[in-house]
Amino acid sequence: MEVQLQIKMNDKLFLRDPEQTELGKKIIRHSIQLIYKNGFELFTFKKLAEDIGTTEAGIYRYFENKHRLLIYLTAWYWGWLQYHLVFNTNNIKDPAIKLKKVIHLLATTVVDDDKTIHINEALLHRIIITEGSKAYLTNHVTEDNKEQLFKPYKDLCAVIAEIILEYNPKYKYPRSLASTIIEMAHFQNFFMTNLPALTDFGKSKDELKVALFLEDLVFSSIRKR
Amino acid sequence: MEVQLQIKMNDKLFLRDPEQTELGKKIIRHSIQLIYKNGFELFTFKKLAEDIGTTEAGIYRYFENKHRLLIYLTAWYWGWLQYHLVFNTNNIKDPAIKLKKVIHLLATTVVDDDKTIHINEALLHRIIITEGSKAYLTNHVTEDNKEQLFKPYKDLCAVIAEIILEYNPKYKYPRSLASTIIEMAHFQNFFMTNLPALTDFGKSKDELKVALFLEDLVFSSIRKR
DNA sequence: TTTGAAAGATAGCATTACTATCTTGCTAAG
DNA sequence: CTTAGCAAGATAGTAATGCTATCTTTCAAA
Repeated sequence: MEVQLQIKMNDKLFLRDPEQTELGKKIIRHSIQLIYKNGFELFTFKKLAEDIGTTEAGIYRYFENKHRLLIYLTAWYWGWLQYHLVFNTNNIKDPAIKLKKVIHLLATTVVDDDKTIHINEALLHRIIITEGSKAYLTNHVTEDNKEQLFKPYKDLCAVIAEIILEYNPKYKYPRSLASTIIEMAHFQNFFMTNLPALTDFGKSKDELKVALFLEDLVFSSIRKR
Repeated sequence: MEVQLQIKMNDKLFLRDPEQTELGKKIIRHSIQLIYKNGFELFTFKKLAEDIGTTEAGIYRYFENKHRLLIYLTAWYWGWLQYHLVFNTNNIKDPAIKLKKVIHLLATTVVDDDKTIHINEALLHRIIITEGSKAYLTNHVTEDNKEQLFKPYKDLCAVIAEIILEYNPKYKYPRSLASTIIEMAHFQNFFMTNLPALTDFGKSKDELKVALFLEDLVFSSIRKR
């Protein structure tokens, strides 16, 4: 049986839903490749249009600007990750095991998911590591937030915070710890690859070590005393 | 007695040393104000030149481009912070007290330092919170790193890692924990202000709470078991 | 008195970030 | 079968951005 996975997206994220048309899906697929290759700063709608074989105006019919497209990609990623997280921790009773799953899911390489043919999750994961925080590190974050553009991120954070509270209902900082896990899963990975002096995994470049660091950090914080 | 503080900067960071001339110092002072006001994306050398009352070409004589200027500002900030850190923890024997000082220095509001008349440290601190990570989250991070542009950040991280090891020589992740403290001191502050659902300090918006969270996180991780 | 560096003045250019308009091609309702 | 309507291709244009170049003035040290 073939299963197709669709992440429900906030329609403020786009002008026209890219999931609904061929051109839309091409925009998503090729933007992931181009941002991965050149970085977000050098990525333009013009280059994207040339890459796809359409025109700049064509892209603008789907996304207001390249920053909105970045927010779309990150929102999609967090939605997709939460789906996997809930799927993978379903039926698990022990919150400790759940938390470990969460950490590994966040910290280790993503493999491309055949259920979404137009999105290469492995590439998208690398993009989120390098470009993800640029989605909200802006002066217009408050307005963007009012439009609920960061809801998938906040939802994911809330799910993780819930698991933390399951483990230790008295822990005082469940949400801050959850956002710390998410951010550090990515930053430590980026540092390990690009600025190894900021980590303890420089030589091995082993993602599992990032996960072990986070496990140590999290479980020593939330253990009942 | 009047003391003037000069942070020694890597000369790859600029084309002409901004500390050496009036125009240079104006560039630094006004760029901090403009980036603070508009955010880094909307900040341009043209606007900066108008603000100062000089020309675009004038700015380009000091900095290759706006990204280099951002790296300069972050490098300056980390250098300045390390100076304060070493100054404040000097003569303190107990590594636990030292670490607490470090966390508070990183997490709480900076007050403008009269020893550097052309730099408003309080504003610069806000800039580093919002824009700081954009200095290295690029596709050319490796080349920039080869030019040692991030040395002040790495040095600061090393100093903190040393204190962690003083406290517990057996702790396995001193550098990753140090970079986690630095990043989270800023991110939790940004989240608290702009995306409060990602933290546990939403209502109070109290920087001290970020520091307490980090203390809890750090000391439960590194305590000897 | 000269000479050299800093900086002001002006111009120019390729690219970026959009917006507008017009046409074509497809599809689905009447 | 015909036509209305929308997606998308084609083309053009514009203000701003991110530079580079050149020429002139100012000012201070040799």
